[in-house]
Amino acid sequence: MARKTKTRAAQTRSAILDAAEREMQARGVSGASFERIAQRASVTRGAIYWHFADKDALLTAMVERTYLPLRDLQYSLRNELPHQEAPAILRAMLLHGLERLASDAHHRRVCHILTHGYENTDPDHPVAVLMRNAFEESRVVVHDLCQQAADADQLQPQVTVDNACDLVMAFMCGVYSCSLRYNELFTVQRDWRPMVATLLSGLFVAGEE
Amino acid sequence: MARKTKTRAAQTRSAILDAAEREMQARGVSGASFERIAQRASVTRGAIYWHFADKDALLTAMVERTYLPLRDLQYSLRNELPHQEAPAILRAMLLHGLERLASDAHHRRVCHILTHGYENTDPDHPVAVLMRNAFEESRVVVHDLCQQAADADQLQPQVTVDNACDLVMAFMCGVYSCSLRYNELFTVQRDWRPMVATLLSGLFVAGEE
DNA sequence: CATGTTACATACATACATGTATGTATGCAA
DNA sequence: TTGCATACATACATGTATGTATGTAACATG
Repeated sequence: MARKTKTRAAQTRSAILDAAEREMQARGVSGASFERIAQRASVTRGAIYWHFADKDALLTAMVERTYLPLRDLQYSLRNELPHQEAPAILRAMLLHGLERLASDAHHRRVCHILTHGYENTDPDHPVAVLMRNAFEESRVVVHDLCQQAADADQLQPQVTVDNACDLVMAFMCGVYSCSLRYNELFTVQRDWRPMVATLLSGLFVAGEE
Repeated sequence: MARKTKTRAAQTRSAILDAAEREMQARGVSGASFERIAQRASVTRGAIYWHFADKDALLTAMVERTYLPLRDLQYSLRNELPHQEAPAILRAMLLHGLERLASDAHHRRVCHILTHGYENTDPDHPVAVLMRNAFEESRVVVHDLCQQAADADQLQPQVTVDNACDLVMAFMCGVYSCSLRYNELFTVQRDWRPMVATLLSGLFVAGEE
């Protein structure tokens, strides 16, 4: 074979990313060899090295492919619901995140790899930096919303902004962790509204639902 | 060198486990080689292969060394507080788990390895089975307590036993995940009582604290 | 005190995964 | 149509982890 057109090359790149997703989900990041990824994508290792410098670059591209859309949505959601009160916005954000995890197979696969198939050892690793930034940014958004609720006297008594924020973060991280690992015991394909309502009822005074 | 006494051999075994803990925390399970573990323990790879068949056996021994005490405590806690009401027992259990994670460095290291330094790919892997059993057993305990609360009419309206149980499980898993990964952003060394109280106030009607 | 077993150390054989160097056929531009 | 850059495939060189086989010195036992 030889050179294909640019669109064809993009297809190859995409096929490699798809194959890497499945292979890394099956064997973990360190266990997924370029050889098997190449076989899955029906190319050779040469093709992978042409598109990606090494495994780190491949992983980074994988994460960015599914992750960037999420960031957009975080902000657009705040812009689309500007007149809602903070608790309602927070509720919509949580439900949207859970809904995406339940319905977007690509996103679920990448999240599964990052949470249970990736040995996060070096905090300066590009992928670790991506994940940390995502966590920090989400935390800032949640914290802002909790602060807005506090300013509007919508927090339950005894509840601080920091505690409300951390409780929400822990809940979301926990749902990701549990459902991605034990989806039969802790399925993500469910109606999350009751549980989110219960969680938020411990935090905010205004009525939900 | 040569053969030491039995107690001396036990010391060697323990030193290997300690070294493996630190090496795996630093480089991940798959990145930790027997060579570096041996160097850290001031022995050779031969010593490791004498005590453990392979890396799986080493990891399993590491997990069992810190994990078995936890199981004991789950049950002893229920026996020591038999006259308390279910929400109070649940509260004590959560706080005890969080306190242990904050104060027991060995336990924290092993949990860190399992949650962020271990590629959990094969569900039949002995370590994966250990983790799954721990999750299921914890879930059963939490579920029972929620059921007891429901039988005593202590659940908030609209809250089901299953949702209460899963919310608690997600919270705990989330705290483990967040604090083990980002302890500066989400520290585990804090007074957890307010946050646990907030969480449980969304679930149960009786007064806490 | 002679011997078998224990608790390791040493040496080697094997298997992969990685990275790179090189080959090559095709699309495209001049 | 030539020529160059692209998009791969192929081949090789290297490093590194694993497992096993063997050596060996001390301990325990009779």
